[in-house]
Amino acid sequence: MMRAIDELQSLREKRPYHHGDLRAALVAAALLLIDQRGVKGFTLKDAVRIAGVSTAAPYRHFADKEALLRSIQKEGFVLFNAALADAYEKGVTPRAKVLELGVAYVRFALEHSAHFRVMFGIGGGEMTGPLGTNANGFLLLVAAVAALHPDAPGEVKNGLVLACWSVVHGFALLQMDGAIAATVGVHDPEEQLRRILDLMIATGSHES
Amino acid sequence: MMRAIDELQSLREKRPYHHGDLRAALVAAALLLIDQRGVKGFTLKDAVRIAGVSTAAPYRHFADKEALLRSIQKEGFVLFNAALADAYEKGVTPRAKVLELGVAYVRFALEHSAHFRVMFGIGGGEMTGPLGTNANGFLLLVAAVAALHPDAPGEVKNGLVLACWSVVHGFALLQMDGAIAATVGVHDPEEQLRRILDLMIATGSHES
DNA sequence: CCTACCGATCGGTAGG
DNA sequence: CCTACCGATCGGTAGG
Repeated sequence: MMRAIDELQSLREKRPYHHGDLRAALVAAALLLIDQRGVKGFTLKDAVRIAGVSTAAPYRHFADKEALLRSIQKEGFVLFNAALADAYEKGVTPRAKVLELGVAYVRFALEHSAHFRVMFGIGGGEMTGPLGTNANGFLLLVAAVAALHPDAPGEVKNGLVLACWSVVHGFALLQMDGAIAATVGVHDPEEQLRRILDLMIATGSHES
Repeated sequence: MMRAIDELQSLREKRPYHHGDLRAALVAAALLLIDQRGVKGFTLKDAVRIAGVSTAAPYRHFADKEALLRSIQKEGFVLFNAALADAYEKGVTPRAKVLELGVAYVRFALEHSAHFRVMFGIGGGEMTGPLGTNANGFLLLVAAVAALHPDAPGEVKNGLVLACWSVVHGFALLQMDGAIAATVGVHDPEEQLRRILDLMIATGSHES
């Protein structure tokens, strides 16, 4: 009797997980599963199976399944905003800034597709205030476009922001779904994207 | 004993469904549910609940759940291709054709979002050969772009097709998710889209 | 097209 | 962090 209790006590005082960090392991497992089966296809039971723990284990680190997803969403926005901030600084001219932002957007979507899916509620998600306070990256695009066309009216600038956002978003999703490869033969996606964005920026305001 | 059997017989010979067509009712219910909860969130049990029939009823019309979804996908492509064909004819000049195709694309996605989700596997779907033989509408865009720039090299034309496709796809999805309304204030989405597409077409080939 | 079920799976909890 | 479960739900089937 004493021995069993002592064993539990000592286990509790050791590392919280035999791999070092169950929380991180569960997040990693979730990202893997979401990548394979989408947000709605992701299951807590599958995650614990991968992590090699019991079904009750996740509740030590997350209130419930949604809490895990919210954690991933939050983490995603941190990574996303950081990537866009880097891109913004990388571009010297306003034009280059817009270009780099677009490339970074697509690259993030493809490299962190699970995060991206959770962030944008794609995969049957919910979009829990996705672009409310987390839209720092979005503001960078607004700034870059404003610097590109300082004299253009707000409407035109808004239009160009929306245009850029739409292309990169659509481009990323079509590529994630494999739709592009299945129809148009693309050799170098990033080069292709750069050309498209360049084409958009080139004209600037053309109407009034 | 006899009476019960006779009743079953007569029921079998009457209409297959008290509303007239269970198959259509199930499809309608499915579309409603997919609109609300996404493709993966859609449940056969919910559909029969809405249609007011038993859980076994759907299997008179569909082999299984996936068959229902495939049916919706197929129906969606028929509607989609018809809408794009109309748009293509509506536009007089090549430029107008591209414009109308884009507008029709987005309008379809917003008005038939459930069909659209199933077609493109959005919502955690699978993308069961979505653009293989069903891509008639896509070919119209290729034709319109080719007519716009008859002398441009294939690469450039490919790029413009991809650019147009990306914008309309991204624009539609951002709007479906409510992302646009949440950030950029858009008064008239369709007018906005027309401007964006016009901007893309305007430049044509700018490189080499 | 219905009743009555199955087998499987899921999120979550009790108690240790 | 585990064992042992619950309650609920799902896709699907037998038999009529």
